[in-house]
Amino acid sequence: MKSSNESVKIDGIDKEILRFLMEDARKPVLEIARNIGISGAAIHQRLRKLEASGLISGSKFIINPKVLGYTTMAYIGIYLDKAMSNPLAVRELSKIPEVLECHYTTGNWSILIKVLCRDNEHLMQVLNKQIQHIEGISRTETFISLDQQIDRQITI
Amino acid sequence: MKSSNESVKIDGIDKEILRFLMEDARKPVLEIARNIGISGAAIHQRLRKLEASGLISGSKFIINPKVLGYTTMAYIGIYLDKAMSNPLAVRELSKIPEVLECHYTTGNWSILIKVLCRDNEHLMQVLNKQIQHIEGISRTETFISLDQQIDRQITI
DNA sequence: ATTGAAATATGTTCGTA
DNA sequence: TACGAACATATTTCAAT
Repeated sequence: MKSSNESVKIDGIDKEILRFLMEDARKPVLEIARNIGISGAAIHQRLRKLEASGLISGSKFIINPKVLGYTTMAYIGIYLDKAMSNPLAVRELSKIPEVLECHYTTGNWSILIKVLCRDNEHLMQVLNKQIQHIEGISRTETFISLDQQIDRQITI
Repeated sequence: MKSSNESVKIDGIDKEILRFLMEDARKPVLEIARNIGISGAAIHQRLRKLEASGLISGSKFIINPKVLGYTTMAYIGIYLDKAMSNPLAVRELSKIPEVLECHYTTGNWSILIKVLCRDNEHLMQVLNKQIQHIEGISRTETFISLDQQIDRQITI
């Protein structure tokens, strides 16, 4: 994989291929080939190159958590005690399956996390019985996402 | 798709299938079949059912933005003027490709967005020349993600 | 719900341009 | 880099259980 200060060069055909697959990872290569007018073998070869460059980091099925009854998403800003080693807190947070993201951040908080819960009561349980119990976590600020309006990847 | 207060029932085999495909959307169904010991046709049928239930909302290739030189991720809390209609602000925000997520939130802000930029200077440009120019946006608070430690989907 | 088999479509490799 | 042909796999459908 390329280092972060050395951008990979991709041309228009690479972009077309990527745009198709970012929309639908299971779109057949041959279908893409017919769409953009080059052979399947050529696309295959380009994909191998793109994978080798590290630009493609994999593919995922996307699950709709609402269908499983998970309807409450929230961001939580976390203040850590000065004495607390951040990696330890992160390790504890990663054991909580409701925690989907965790960022070290500039600004007020040490850490910003995203959590996904079934409902507000479940969120309260996760906060009071799990997150607040982690050593070094003193105070938290919770922002419930009432509605997510935009959710996308980088524009290629 | 099921309504949000009526959870879909999935059994252990569904979970196994989903776990494989959430890891790698292009994993062949037949390979999964060999792994969990049922026929490909059975998995095919279960996947059709899961899609019909709305639990699977699609699949995506995951792009590593760092390889394209996008290394600065930030969350921005946005205060909107009372007079401002939120949907208008969201429509303007969605025109900015650097804005990857947008949530209506409880708490201090009206809106919380996630942006991805090449570097701090690019972030500053997006803030000062695009976001701050949107009508109704009075003040913003920026939290730069120094490092993302957790990034995952719901645990099935 | 699951199976195996048949038909169709796709993935993959390779020699050549 | 791209191509087409050849081969290996996978997807999809279906009758039967």
